Amino acid sequence: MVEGYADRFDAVDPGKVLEALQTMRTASRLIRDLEAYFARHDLSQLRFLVLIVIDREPDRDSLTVSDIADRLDVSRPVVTRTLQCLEKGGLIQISQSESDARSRNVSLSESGKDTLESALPGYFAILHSRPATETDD
Amino acid sequence: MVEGYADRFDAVDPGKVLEALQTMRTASRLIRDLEAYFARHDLSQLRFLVLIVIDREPDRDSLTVSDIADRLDVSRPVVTRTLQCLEKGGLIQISQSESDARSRNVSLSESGKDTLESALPGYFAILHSRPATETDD
DNA sequence: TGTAGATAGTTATCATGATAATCAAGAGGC
DNA sequence: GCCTCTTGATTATCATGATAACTATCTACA
Repeated sequence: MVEGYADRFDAVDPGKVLEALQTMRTASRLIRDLEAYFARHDLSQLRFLVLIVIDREPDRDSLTVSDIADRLDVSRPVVTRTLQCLEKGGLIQISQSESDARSRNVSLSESGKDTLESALPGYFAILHSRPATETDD
Repeated sequence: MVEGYADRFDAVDPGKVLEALQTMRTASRLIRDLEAYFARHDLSQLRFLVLIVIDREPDRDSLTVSDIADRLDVSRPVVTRTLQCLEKGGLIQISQSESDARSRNVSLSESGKDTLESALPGYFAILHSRPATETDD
């Protein structure tokens, strides 16, 4: 289908266009698979990634809301909402910063660490099984 | 960061995991660029793709709601909502099928064809400029 | 010291994907 | 012909991303 259009635009290389479309399709399937996997663990991709970045932070066992937003490249409101969900589920603990009354420290609870550990192997398995060059279903 | 975890799981090849993560990141940036581009044309990616699949359909100049949903692999309710938006904007025309009273035929208006033509070159340019192997910002 | 501006976080709202439930109409078996 | 099952489409609702606007607090500097 691409070629029908591409013929009309000199600068278009159908191969590159198809490659880009393929990338989007592969990624979309990866994301769908991951969301389905996380749903079975009472998680979502973002909730899982929040647990990861806190767990992986060197030298500290907590991060602020802004830290998390920066590391995951999502907006702060989304982080706020996600943290509310994780806190309700008992996976994280939130405490006031002592040095800055505006700031909050987010750390993993034992339950959060357990949940992360149990979800990790499957997460890697899914990433592992879907190379970028896959030619789709 | 991946390696710190990958060390603990025998079956994990960090290279493949990073490749998958890279695919998702590249795709996510492509999608962001495309949405920004379409927003400047008073479109969204899905609205644009709806125009494309109608335009590219061989032998017919209209598609049903289900046809569009199948070709674009999105749910029917999303197509319904998107068509309502496109119809309000005058880019498509919707008529009742003569053979099946449940079914509706969606075709492009002149304005829809013009909009599609004007958005196509930039669309290909963006796909063209983002190979799947890009190493990100 | 007190006021302006920057920063941390939240709330409100919107866009866009999904699924479940519903409605209307076609299709088949009896 | 009529009841049931399927199918096309829509509505209602939810999840998850975004931005804009707001509150509270901190920082700088006159």
